[in-house]
Amino acid sequence: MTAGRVPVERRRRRPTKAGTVLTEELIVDCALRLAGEHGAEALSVRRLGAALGCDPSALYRYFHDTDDLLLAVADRIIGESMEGFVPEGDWLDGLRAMARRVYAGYSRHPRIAALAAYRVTRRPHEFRAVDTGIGLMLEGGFDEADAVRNYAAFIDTVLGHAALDAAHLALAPERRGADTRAWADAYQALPSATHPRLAQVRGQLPLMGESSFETALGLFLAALEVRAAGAAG
Amino acid sequence: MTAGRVPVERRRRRPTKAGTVLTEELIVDCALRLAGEHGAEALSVRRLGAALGCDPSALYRYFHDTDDLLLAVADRIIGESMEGFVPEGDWLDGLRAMARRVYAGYSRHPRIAALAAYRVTRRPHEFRAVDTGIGLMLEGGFDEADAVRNYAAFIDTVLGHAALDAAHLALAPERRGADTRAWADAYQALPSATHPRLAQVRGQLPLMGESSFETALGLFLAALEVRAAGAAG
DNA sequence: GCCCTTATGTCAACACCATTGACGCAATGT
DNA sequence: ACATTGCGTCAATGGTGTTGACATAAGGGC
Repeated sequence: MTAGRVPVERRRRRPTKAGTVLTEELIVDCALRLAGEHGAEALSVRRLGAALGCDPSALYRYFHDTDDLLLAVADRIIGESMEGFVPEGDWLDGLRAMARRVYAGYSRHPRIAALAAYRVTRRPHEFRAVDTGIGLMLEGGFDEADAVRNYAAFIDTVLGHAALDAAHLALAPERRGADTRAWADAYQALPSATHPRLAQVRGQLPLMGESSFETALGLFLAALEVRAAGAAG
Repeated sequence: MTAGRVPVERRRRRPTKAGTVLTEELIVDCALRLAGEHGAEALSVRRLGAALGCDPSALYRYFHDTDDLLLAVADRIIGESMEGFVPEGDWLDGLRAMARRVYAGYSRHPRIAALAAYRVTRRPHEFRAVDTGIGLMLEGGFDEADAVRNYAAFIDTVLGHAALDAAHLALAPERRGADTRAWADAYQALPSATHPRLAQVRGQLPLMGESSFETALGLFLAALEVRAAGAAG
């Protein structure tokens, strides 16, 4: 009935045919579990309905459409990642810890992350995380505009790497293997006549198959430290 | 017939019902055009077949499956991006120019980029680009392992931002608007009691809606310059 | 110039998918 | 006890990728 998500307090709770009582929370739980166990392709309205023991169309009483559901799941992941986070040490340590938490959180749910990492959830857990992150930038001594700009660059870098690595993890095993092996196979085979630099570093190419998140994070934060010193001094 | 992509030189060329003669190249062209004109959701085997004037299943004679086709399209984008690229200035200028080219290339095809930016195409244009990029790192004075590691971090950062921004551009207009407005609406409305840092920088929040690519790129390259000086000295 | 082989375009079918409108049960407030 | 209505269910629509069997025409050998 295209009514979409019911905003106000829900009153009538009728158990489904299978006996469970649906909740926005329960649905998000189930979606997360389902996507984790069997691929992201298992995350369809139909399978979700089957797993919950209800008719697929029942979900439309709780979420406007699948995108809406996806955002709810993404916000849950942000919440999990940042739960109990209290920055320790200086602002750089705080940012580093936050980056690792967010990255790890999305890595724990690669199938979802690949779809949702780049979205703005506009939901409570995200609000809290952005508040925390911008707070750390302000601690670093940046003015308000730079704090926001730097936070945007920071979180986009983290999310970009998270999405990249998650997408790789989320590939079907056969495909993931092919992508990883590419660096040891296809790239090894290129002749030095046409690809001299590749041939030169041939022995190191398997490094391309590993995550570059920590390298990129280290570089980013080092640059931020320099810039903060400049802003203060 | 599940034969998949025909590897060797194709001999018999039979025109389709509509008279066109299919080619791997022609199909990639058409896919790129189709995804550009009407959303990425328009990029389906059936629509592609319709646009080419052939039966949808004919495409399976040229590509093993849609993922295979996607990689071919992605490689074409890389080729377009790097076409005629000759690094000018020092290695940092070269990396900056390369980053901007790749970012722009994917931005020109956001619907594809959102799907393909994180894949390894294992195809000629990608080989060439990686060879070029690692060459620039070697010019910077890094040893072979660091050159590969830094190139991985570099290209992943660029691709991550490209995918992030592309995914945003690729959203349905109504959804994109909602995501962008979030920073000016939902985030503005949060009370300073619960979200003090957000309230403090309230005026600057719309900056979050803009791309952070240039900021992140600047920071990344600045850090790389410092590290290169350390490696040399 | 014919025939044989085979590459490749076409057809039909399968098993999925998201979404919607009508329907009706049952839980709730009176 | 009743009326209201939230919400779970059903059925249907129009999309998707992929496959196997089939038919046809192109090209090579003679």
